[in-house]
Amino acid sequence: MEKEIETCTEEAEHPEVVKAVSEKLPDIELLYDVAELFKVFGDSTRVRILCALFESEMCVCDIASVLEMNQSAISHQLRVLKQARLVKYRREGKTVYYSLADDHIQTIFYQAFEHIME
Amino acid sequence: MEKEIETCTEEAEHPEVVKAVSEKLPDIELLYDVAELFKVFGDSTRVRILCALFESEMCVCDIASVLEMNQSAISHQLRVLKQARLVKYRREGKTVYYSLADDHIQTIFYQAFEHIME
DNA sequence: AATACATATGAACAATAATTCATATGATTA
DNA sequence: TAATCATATGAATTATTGTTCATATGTATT
Repeated sequence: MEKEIETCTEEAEHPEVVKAVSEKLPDIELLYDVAELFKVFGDSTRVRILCALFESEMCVCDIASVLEMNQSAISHQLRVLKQARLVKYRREGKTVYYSLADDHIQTIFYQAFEHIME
Repeated sequence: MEKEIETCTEEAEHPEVVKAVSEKLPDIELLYDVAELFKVFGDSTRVRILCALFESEMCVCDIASVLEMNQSAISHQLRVLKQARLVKYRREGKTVYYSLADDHIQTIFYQAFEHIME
């Protein structure tokens, strides 16, 4: 135990590979945003909400009813989905109706379904 | 304040919508798995590892070098990716080379890129 | 204006997870 | 077999996040 252990950490084993990959790797900002988007998809409550909205627009109350969860929990998650611009909403009197913001979402989900099923 | 506040929670506003959506909603197990998959994608370190592997197979040490993170952190995350069957590996002497387990991953990522860019 | 109802939100709590540190494992070479 | 190196892993720490509870907001109705 006379010396600290040096790991390979900062030393690449194949510098040419490291260089090539580093150059091709997308901007770290973009990759961060990608992770953020997937993070939003990475909760089963939100996944269930989005899948419910694949079928039709719904008010908060009905979503809660479908998922058998309380209104507050749904409202909080809708807020997250709203901030990620995955859902949009319209107000009609006391009721607020939510729907999907765009079609990419379904495409991404179907790819995920396929990945899981195979 | 004589009575507890009753929210709409268990009472649907549009029972027919709730019924129709409930019936069409995919199995909760599947949706849970979808969320689990996205959860794995929902971390920027893992996203960066996967994107690096889009370019070529790499050893742990080189991945750490590209991401400028220490070997232990990368190793832990590769474990997560391995468990999710998103990467595979082969051993060659002391070195372990990781690569993508299948092509769905790139497709899902490109959809996500598109969603973000628009 | 007061009440009722759908939805939103702040605070608190519990659970999960990412990174670091120290060390173990497994393979190579002297 | 002892030393070295790449990788793996357990424990500890810190940060993040989902849900609940209580309450606020906004709209409609009486």
